[in-house]
Amino acid sequence: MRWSNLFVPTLRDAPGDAEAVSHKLLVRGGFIRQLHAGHYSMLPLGWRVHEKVADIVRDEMNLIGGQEFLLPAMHPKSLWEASGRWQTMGDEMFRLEDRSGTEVGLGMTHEEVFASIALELNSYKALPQIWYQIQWKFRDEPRPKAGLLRVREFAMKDSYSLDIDYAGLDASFDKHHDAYLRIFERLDLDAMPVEASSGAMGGAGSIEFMVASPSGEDDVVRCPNCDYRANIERATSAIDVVIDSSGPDAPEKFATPGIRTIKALEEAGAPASSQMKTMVMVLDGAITLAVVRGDHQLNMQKLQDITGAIDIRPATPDETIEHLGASPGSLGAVGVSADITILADRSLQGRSNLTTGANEDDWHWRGVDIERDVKVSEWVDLREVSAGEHCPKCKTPLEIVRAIEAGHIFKLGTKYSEALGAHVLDADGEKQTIVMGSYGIGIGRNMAAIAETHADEKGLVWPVAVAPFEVVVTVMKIDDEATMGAAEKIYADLLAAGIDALIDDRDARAGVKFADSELIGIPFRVTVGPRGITNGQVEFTTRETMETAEVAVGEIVQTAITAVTQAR
RNA sequence: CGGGAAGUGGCCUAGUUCGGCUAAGGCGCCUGCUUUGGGAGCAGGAGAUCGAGAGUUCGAAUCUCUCCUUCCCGACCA
Repeated sequence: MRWSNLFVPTLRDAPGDAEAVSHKLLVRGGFIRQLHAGHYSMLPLGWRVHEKVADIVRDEMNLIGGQEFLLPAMHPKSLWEASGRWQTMGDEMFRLEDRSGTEVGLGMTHEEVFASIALELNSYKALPQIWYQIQWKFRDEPRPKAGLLRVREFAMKDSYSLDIDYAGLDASFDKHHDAYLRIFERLDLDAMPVEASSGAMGGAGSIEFMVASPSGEDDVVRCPNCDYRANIERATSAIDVVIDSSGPDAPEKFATPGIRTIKALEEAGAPASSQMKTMVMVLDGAITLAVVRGDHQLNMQKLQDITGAIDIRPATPDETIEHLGASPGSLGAVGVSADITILADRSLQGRSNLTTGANEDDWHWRGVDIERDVKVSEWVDLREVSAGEHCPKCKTPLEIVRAIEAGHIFKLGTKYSEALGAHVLDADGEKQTIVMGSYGIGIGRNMAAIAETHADEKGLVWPVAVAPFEVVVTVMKIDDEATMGAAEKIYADLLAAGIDALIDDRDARAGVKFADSELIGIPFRVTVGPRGITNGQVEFTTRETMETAEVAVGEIVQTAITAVTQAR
């Protein structure tokens, strides 16, 4: 490709509203342009990177026996009604009507469609299968952000495993796990597999692949000593046992005028770790109390996962007063109506002599023995891990890092195959519901994650495997015949050797060419100028280190080929 | 959806507080000359319904109202 013919609108300044490194650099480098919130145009450079990422994913999927499909992006309402997700997906699904008034939805993922195709499988002999596609997904995200990191329209590789039983699912899941690790290695992403919540997908278990980055949207709990890693939505920790001093035989009500916070109550003499914090939640319309220790934080996702609730929100002040009789700040779970479910965090199990709100403004209880005085419906893990708490495996203090979700794999089970009636006959002639897994990687998001983690003050530093071009031949003086002739020959030889080369034949100043090539992050640069050519020399610069070596014209092609092939 | 910020040539900004000449500057773009190994210099030039609509006023980028859009935090989210 000749730069003089290539559309690369580089910018000296990033748009004012860009914050994330990848967003700024992908826009400045002429890779992407925003059309509107959450929708980006891929410019030629961006599309090259995107497709190189996609090809790596495709390659690894094929290596585990995946078969590539391409399914429609627009789906009939009936299909999503069959799985129940027409209802449960809520506002996140784009929905529209065709001219005849038939309702359709834009696919957010393709479990239903693949399951419907799986109806044509009849025998266990056909299993297992791994089916995948790289297709555009549409999600009406409430808040698109950070350039390509969170968008409403994006290409995703989604694959689905079809097995006769759960042992088969485990094997397919492990294949994907390994394939994903290889993909991230080839993308030069340091992705941590972590235990994750399965959210709206349902299913028996899931693993997220997380890339640490300040632009990420998830928190990952990580042990610096052992291999423990978990999404904060799933993470647990070991905490010090609190020994309670003996309390009274029955709770005592005491006046706490004006005290509305844990902190204020602590100043009044009740340590936060000896308080019960009562959160009034509404789960699918039902009032539920979530009780955690005063110094702990409730994790809503844990609550949702445990209860399986679809709609979950804090109660409004009016609802709180209606059901508990007091305002937030004086709430407690002692003596509440028996029809209210009380979920308590396990860290409170066995605790006594606790302080909590009395459901009467300005009054609290002390001396509460939780097992004696509170009708706990279920002991569960509700609390959010904090940094510095101890690793559940090795007791080392934990750290929490922001991370980008680069991939997510699920053991789905039979939710979709059951709903759509996808089953096969086993060796005994018995009907078996197909056991499914689903596995996703967002292509554009991975591209952004790479940009996020491969940049310096000059711009992007793409890994060779996904760089828009592998080598740029920078011509210092295009009207110097010897220089241009030598550059053209090097360029042609590189192309002939299968190197993805670009020749910067623009009539521009050296500084502009250098700055542009560094901004767009081409891994290697061959600089050809009259100064060196008269001595038979060119320069070879490695973007990552910015080290430059003088190389004889006769050797430069081999030098570049070696560098590229080693890094691929 | 709650909170905050912002919309001025392709990009970055000034101007808005306290209304007043033809809306200013930098980058980029076009032409010419010079320059030619790190985003050049000089000269000339094109390019803006100041997010949209309504209103107040002799006069609106500036004040008022409504709407739209975008960004950030939270909620939400495979």
